[in-house]
Amino acid sequence: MENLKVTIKDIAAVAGVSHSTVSRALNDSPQISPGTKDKIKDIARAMNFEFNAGARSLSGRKTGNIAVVYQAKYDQFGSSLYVSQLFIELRHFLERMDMDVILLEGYHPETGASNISRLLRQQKVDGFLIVHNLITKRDYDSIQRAGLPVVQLHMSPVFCQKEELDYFFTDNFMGGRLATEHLISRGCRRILTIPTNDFDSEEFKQRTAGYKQALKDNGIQFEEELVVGIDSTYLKGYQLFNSIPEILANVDGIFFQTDIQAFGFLTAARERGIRIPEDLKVIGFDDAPICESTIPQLTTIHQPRRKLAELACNRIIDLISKRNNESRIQEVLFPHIVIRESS
Amino acid sequence: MENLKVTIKDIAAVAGVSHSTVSRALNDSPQISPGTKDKIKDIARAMNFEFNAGARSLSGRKTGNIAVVYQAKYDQFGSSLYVSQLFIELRHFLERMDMDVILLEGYHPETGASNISRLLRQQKVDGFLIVHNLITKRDYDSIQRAGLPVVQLHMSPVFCQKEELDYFFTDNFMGGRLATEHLISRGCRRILTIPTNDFDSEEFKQRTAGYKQALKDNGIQFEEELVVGIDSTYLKGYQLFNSIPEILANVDGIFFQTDIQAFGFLTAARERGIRIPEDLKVIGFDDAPICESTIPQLTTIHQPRRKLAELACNRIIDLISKRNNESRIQEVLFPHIVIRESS
DNA sequence: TTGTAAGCGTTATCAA
DNA sequence: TTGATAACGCTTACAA
Repeated sequence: MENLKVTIKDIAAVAGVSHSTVSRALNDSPQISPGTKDKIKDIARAMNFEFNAGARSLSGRKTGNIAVVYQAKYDQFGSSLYVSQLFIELRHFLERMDMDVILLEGYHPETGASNISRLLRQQKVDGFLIVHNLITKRDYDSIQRAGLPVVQLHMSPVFCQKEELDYFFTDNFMGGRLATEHLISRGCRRILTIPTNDFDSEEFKQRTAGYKQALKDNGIQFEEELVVGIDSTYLKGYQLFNSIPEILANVDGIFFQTDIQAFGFLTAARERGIRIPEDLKVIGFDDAPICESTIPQLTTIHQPRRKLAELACNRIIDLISKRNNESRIQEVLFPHIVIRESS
Repeated sequence: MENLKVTIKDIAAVAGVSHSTVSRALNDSPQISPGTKDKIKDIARAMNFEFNAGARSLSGRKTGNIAVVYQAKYDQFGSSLYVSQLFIELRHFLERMDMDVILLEGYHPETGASNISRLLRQQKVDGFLIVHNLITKRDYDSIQRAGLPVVQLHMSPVFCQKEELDYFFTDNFMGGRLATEHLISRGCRRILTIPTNDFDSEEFKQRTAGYKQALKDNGIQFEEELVVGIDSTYLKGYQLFNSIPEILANVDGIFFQTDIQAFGFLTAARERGIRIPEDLKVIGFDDAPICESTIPQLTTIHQPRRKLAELACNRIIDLISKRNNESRIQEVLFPHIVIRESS
């Protein structure tokens, strides 16, 4: 059984070279001859060698850790659906790049202390992947002063010009527009949209803006009363018939801005004998796994979470390696519609 | 604006002492006089000092990281409900103890390479919190040989005698028994139980065993056909009327072994005009947040996830500090029933 | 192409 | 009670 705690010195001893040669070989330095390099790599593999993370980070190299900073409020059921899917994808790609994920909240829930600042001082991570819209300007500045890369994901920062960051978002405006266009193309003329109350973040405003644009493009008058925010939960969706019966009575399409709301609503509709999509057409947003479980299956806007995660991970790895870091890379990905049965 | 990268030497310079005095003071060594200790701590606070994690781990052996090892299959919607709640609690407690969480799968999904073995070699963590039942004996051994603590949480290990580990589980047998007793006390005599097909782990067998015990205690004959495994999803619960109509017709109570199955079932029942709890009583398991969203609200068995997380975190911190580590601590917590409307 | 040696920030050992 | 100093495992000038 091979030893734990193999060091480059152990390898050096076996290979009959100095430990710096081993270091260079394993780091693929061009200075080392192919012959010795291969020999050393073979020995390292055979001895099941891994670099000591602490030593590596001390001597000015890399920690092999990425901080994924999130907001605790996304831990709720319902809202968590999309974000937790995104995290799965992030880990998937980072693992392939031999990076570990330190997953944490931006700020201590009680003291408010910044975890970003702490990690920076502790020098525990090589970069920050931020899925949080309320990071302070001060923290963004600290990261930059420390020379570490940041990639903003999923949501726009509130306290920082997004132009200053590398970011990857879904085009929520297009998503809202797409959803609404789809309903219109299915013959809807009075379309209700349901943003969320519990998250006041930019993305829902964008979706609503896209909704308005689609109406306008199709010569449909926008009506303020057809925008009704509810919490992003199954139950609120289910109770919609109770909370706004008059509005629902005069509507032929609903664009729910999260799938879970639509899920609750579809159930209530079925119980009331309202036929979906015949009597009323419904579309959601996110393409969470539950969409296929609803009855009828929910038409929705797919957020390109895998692609987003892939881009963000590739980008942060590039930035860590100082590749193409002269300018920011900012992408806003088009979502696409997934047509199922509810429309 | 205070500097990032403050070292103990910087503090030493300001305080007019040696860096080793600073190290001792900040580590609360009893050798340092209260006066200098306070002075040094004040300076450290003022300079916003944090220990360099790499250096610390190189020198002593504290990384300030705990690995939380999980199984990707728990990332699915439905099954994730309970486990992701548990992770939230774990982070909650570990954060309070100034520990960061490295969250990762036990094994590389493609290569099968062990992340545990890698972390051990890299010396990246101070301990392992394992929420995974298929960790190899070899990996448990490696952890032990490395002298690091392991705490097993939520599920029994398959490849390791659980007696060898510190663990904290829910008493699934009692849970199954409690659930069944409750239905019996409500007058049910023909009780169906629904374990899961998609997770073959021990916990469901235990719940079923508890179910049997309760029947026996109450003089009710166990019938094989009243144990019907389905996947742990909303849809499978919903479709139960289609898949086993004859069985359902002759049953007066159902014990679903996950809440999400019950959720789907309740919806289907409502649509069929079956009154819950009048015609049929239903109980779930887990006490996931959705339980309050179901109609009627779901009676369920509450798994003490917060308590479990707290015990596990306290225990691993103790073990890291070499406190009370002569013997294993193993607790199996009683779940309790949460009676809502479905029974 | 490879080796020697300094240095990263901390803890721990030994002296004082 | 405190200070020098070595050591942890690695990277990286600088030398050879």
